[in-house]
Amino acid sequence: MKNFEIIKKDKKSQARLGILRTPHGIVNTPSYVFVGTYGRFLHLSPKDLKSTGAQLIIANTFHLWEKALKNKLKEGLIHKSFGLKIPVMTDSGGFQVLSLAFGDKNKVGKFMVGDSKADESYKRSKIKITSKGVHFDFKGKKVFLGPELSMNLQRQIGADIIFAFDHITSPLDDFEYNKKAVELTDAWAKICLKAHVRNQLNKKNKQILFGIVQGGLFPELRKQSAQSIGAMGFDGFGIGGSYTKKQISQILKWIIPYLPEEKPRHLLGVGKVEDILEAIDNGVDTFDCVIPTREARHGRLYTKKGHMDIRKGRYVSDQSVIEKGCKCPTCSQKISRSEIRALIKSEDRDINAAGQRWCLMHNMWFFNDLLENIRAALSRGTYQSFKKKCLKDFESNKA
RNA sequence: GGGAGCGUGACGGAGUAGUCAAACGUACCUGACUGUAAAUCAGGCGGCCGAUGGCCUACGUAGGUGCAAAUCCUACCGCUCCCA
Repeated sequence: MKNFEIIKKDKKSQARLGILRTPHGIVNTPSYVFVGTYGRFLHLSPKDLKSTGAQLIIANTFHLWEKALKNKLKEGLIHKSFGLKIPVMTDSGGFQVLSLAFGDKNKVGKFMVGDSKADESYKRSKIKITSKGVHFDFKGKKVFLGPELSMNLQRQIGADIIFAFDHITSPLDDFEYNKKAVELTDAWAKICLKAHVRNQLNKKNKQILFGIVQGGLFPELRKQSAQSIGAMGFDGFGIGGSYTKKQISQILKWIIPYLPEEKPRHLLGVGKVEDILEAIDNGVDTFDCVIPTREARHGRLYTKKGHMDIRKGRYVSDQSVIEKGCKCPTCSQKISRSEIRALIKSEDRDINAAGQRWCLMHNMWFFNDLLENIRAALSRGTYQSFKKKCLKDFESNKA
C-alpha cells in the first residue's frame, strides 16, 4: 500500500486533501506537525498530548543525539519518549548547522526581517563543511554530523518519517554558495538514500524517508534542486531554506511544479496562521513549527480572531474562557483567562508550569482545529472562501 | 518618661554632598518569537517641550548651611525597636 494518497484536489489552487500512512497510524493531510525537539513536550503528559488532537509530531536528531551522547541511543526510543503511539518525524539535524554553528554569531535565523543585503562581515568561521558532513562547535565541543551518521541515528531513534541530511543556506549567501549547497544537498541525498535502503533491509515497518529541496532565493536553483531531489526516489519531500516571510509562497511556486504530484510535501519550520494557509494553497501537505508551543509557553494564546497575550494586566479578573465555544481541553474545563494568567505569572516553577500546560493544550488544539476546518473545506470544495474568511477574522485581532 | 533607629518613585529596596529623575528587583505598558542552545528575549516605565538636547516637579513636612543636598544641620510629623 502506498504511503500517501490524494483524496481530493482544490480546483482553484494546488491545495490537496490526503492521507499519509505511517507505521504508527494514518495522518489526515494537510496536517500541522508539532515540535517536541527532545522527544517530549514540556509540561505535557502523554495523555495531555493526546487530548490536543495532535496527529503528527517531530523531534530533532541532533538534539536527541547530543543529549543522549553520554549514554547510548536506545533503539526505537522515540515513541517511548513521547509515551504515545502516534506518527513521529525526526528532522535530520541539518538545520542546527545553520542555527547553532553560525546563526547566532551572524544573527541569521530562519527568517530575516525586510530585505537583507549580504553582510561583508558574514563568514562561516566556526564551521567546516566537507563532502562527508559538517564539523562545528557546540557548547565548546567539536561535533560532527553528516548524512551517513544522521541516517544511522534516525534509524536508531526510530521515527516513522525521517529526513535526509541537507545543507540549508542563509539569506546572506550568494548565488554561487547556494549553487554549491544544492549540489552538496544532492550528494548527501544520495548517501542518505543508500544508507536508508541498507538500514531498512530486513525491517517489517520501514521508515519513510523525505529528501529536502534547497536553492535559497534563486528560482533556477530551486527548480534544479526540486528536479534533482524529486527524481531520486524519496518517499516524500521536505522544503527547506531561510528567507523573508514574503518569499515563502514564491519559493513554493518555483518548486512544486517539479516535485512528483503523488508524493507528500513537508514545509520545514513554517507555521504561522497566514503562512500555513498560503503553503497549503501552494500544495504543501504537512509543516512543522514551534510557534504553537513556544508561544504558548510565552503566554500568547490563539483564537479565531487573532491572538492575545494572557499575561497582560487586563486579564487579571477576566472570568471568561480563552475563546467562547472553543472545545480544547482548557476551555472545555472552563479554565478562565484570569486563572491561567495567575498561574503563568507565578514565579513558582510548578504553578507556572501548570499555567503553561493550559496554554499549550489550547494552542495545539487551536491549530489542529484550524487544520481540521481546512480539511473540511477542501473536502467540500470551499477552500478558497474558507481561507479568505479565516484570514479576515484572524487579522481582525479582536481576541 | 528615657534611649536607638528609620522615613526614597505603584511596591520592595540601593544610594548618604556634585557623574541622581535616582542602581537592582517586582508590578505595569509595548513589541518580538516560523526544520526550538527559546518555561525566552527586547524596549518603556515623574511631567512637559521646537526633543540623541532642554525645562519643571520630585527622595516624610518646614526651614537652614553650602557654588552644589535624597545625601549635612534644626524643628516638626509618622513609624519601629529597647529601657521604664
